[in-house]
Amino acid sequence: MGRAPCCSKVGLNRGPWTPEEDMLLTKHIEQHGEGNWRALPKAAGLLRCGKSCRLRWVNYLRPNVKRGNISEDEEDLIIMLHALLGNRWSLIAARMPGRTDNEIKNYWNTHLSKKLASRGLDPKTHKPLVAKSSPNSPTKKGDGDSNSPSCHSRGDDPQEAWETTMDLDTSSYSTGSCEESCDDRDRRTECQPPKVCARLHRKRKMPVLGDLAKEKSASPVLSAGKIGGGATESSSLSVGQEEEREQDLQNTTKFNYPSPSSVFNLYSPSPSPSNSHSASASNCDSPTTISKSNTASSSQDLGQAPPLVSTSQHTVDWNDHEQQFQLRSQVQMLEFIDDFLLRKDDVIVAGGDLFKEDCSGDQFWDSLGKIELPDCSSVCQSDLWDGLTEFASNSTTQVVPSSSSPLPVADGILPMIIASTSPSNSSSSSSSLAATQVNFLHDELLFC
DNA sequence: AACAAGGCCAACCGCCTCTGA
DNA sequence: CTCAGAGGCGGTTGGCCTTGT
Repeated sequence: MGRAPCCSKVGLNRGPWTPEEDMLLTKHIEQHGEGNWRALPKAAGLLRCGKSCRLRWVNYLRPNVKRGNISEDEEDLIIMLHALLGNRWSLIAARMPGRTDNEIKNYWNTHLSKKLASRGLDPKTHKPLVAKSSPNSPTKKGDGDSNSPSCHSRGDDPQEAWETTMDLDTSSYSTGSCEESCDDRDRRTECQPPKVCARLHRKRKMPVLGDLAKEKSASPVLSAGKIGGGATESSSLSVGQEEEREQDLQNTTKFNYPSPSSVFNLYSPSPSPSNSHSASASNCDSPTTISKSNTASSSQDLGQAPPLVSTSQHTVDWNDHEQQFQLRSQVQMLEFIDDFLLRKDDVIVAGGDLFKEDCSGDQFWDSLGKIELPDCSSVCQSDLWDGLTEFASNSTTQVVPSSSSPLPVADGILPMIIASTSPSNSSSSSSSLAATQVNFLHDELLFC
């Protein structure tokens, strides 16, 4: 706390960037790449703070940055992702190729929050504005407004966030009841907060997958606390909490997402001429080995999640609660795998026992030989499959569907084997098979 | 035409986590 | 284990632009 600014402000330019500065920065990064922002200004001959350079590059100068003209589909996606993720603009931006967190944040604050308000929804909570007087609404001591569940300060206890979201009344999101689907035990469990394998957090404290999943599953309205906020695990709820949770689970399934097309089409990158593999891969009945395309992944260069695609063949009746629920699961699954791919280092840590090479990041993924995904017959799995396929198309990875998992497939568990075989062209000297099993047990994501 | 008010958005600020020494 | 640096994030600011009077 109270740390000095990243650089002395004395003698540094501030305010809008000039074309000359832009040119210097772009030229320097083109020659030397990103990174070492503190040293960059001096090296590039800029009288700017390193952070300022980074921001200018990330938000404006970086290639492939789309500016303006946010479509209605993108608006829908932002709204949905905001409902899922809260004010985590960077996470939202990571799922919208070409868009920056700053732009999305600005767009939200200037357009979408008003749009939601005009629909009678609280932009922070996505709750109906008139529902405040509901007996179930959070009327904790003092002003409830400033303690809106979705805007608690960063670093709050996730458990508290979870408990807070319990109170949300999302019933008016529903166009109808879905109690039948909620009565289904398996489905209901999907809404429950996940347990997280502690092993994942051996190195990083960030309970990334778990908390994100917990928050996602807790409610369509997410707390806006930072991911790496605090304690990782506590699945022991009091009786009252259990009841509240049960209520929330039911409410959760009533949430209406934007139309599938608007959501999932946007997961895919803009139509690329040579992306035909995704369509074929979506057909799980005809397992196909996806060839390595080995195209440079610009999205990874940008630090974004590999864009996920979905099957355009899926026709989902938006008024069908059953399908809505599946879609919700899809979103969660996609989020899971998305985050899984994003947290490459975590995977290495989690699989440290298995992957013995002292390599990290891209090296690890370069060494991935193939991904096996058994039984991708359901909608959720096939979208998961598509995500993996898309990922594979941007890396030197083969994706091979397999109906014969070497691991037991229990009811409700979708095991995914991420097997690492060192390809011949890898710098890794290891040729041993390293495998990490990722079990999707409802909302539980376990690295075993 | 002039001014005020509000909107928009690039840039800044402060805090956080991660990482390596 | 501690500490400091680096990078990253979300909230906020302030100047420019547009619209209304």
